[in-house]
Amino acid sequence: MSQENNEVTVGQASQACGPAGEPCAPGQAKACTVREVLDRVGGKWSIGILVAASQGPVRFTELERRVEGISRRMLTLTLRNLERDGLLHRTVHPTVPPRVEYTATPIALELHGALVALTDWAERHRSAIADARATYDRARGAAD
Amino acid sequence: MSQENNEVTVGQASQACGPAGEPCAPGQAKACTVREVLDRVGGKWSIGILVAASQGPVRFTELERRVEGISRRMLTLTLRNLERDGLLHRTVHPTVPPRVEYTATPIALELHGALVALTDWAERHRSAIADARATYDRARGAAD
DNA sequence: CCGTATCCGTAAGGATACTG
DNA sequence: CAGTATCCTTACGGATACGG
Repeated sequence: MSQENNEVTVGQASQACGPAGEPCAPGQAKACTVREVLDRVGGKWSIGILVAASQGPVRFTELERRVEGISRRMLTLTLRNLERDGLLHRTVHPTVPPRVEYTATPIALELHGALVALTDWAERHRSAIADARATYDRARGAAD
Repeated sequence: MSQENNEVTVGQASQACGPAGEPCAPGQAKACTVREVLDRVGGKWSIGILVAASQGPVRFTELERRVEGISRRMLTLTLRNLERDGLLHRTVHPTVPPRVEYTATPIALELHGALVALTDWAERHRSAIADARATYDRARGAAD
């Protein structure tokens, strides 16, 4: 396969922000920047992989087991994107049974740190959100 | 339209986590929780709307202008989901020209706080990531 | 063991037209 | 002004089979 057409590069939905500039409407700059991150690691599996790799080098098959639910295809795809963005480092050991290890880069480790803020938020308001949802759904569902 | 079939509720791709529990593999609990958040506000427009609404009550048309690029359809859809999750409050003023205002709830304001950690991360590593991308693409693009 | 290629379903999102 | 409804395109992601 050539590189002329890469079907699904997993996370490249960004189009409002330039590659390294901020052509966003004033007041939207922050939202725009956050979107950049989400377009990168907002995929279904990126975070799971990042978390696993943040605890030390992991092998392909190990990730397949640890992330659990991920398909080979998505694992490879997400891995490539993470590597491409410099969040993971890929080391190939040319042994008889191939051995590939993925390691989180310092950048990825910092991201992991930033994610705990999100986790914390989710933990705190998890029930409140579920409650709001239930209330909303009941109101709209029963009223008709 | 009844509510029997809601075509696209914008963000409900989560399936690995229970509604309020954590049936995740050990070591993945954190990733799972973060996914919950992203499944909620990971949409293309959620953050932009949230940021705009976090600075005070906004009207529908004003959002349409401020978010810029969003379609009427997606604005409505995202608004509904945000309201459903208790992140926005919708106030209808029964005036002659209808006037609807959206206000960020305290929960949303807290999220906004958590997002700055992400923004900060993105700002710091923006160029490094772009660089990594370019390097990766050149290596794979030229070698073939 | 570590991937790739192909096929296919679903769902997010855009364009456009119409309405209370 | 503040939405809805309908159509359509694309991107995400799953299943499966094959290859170094």
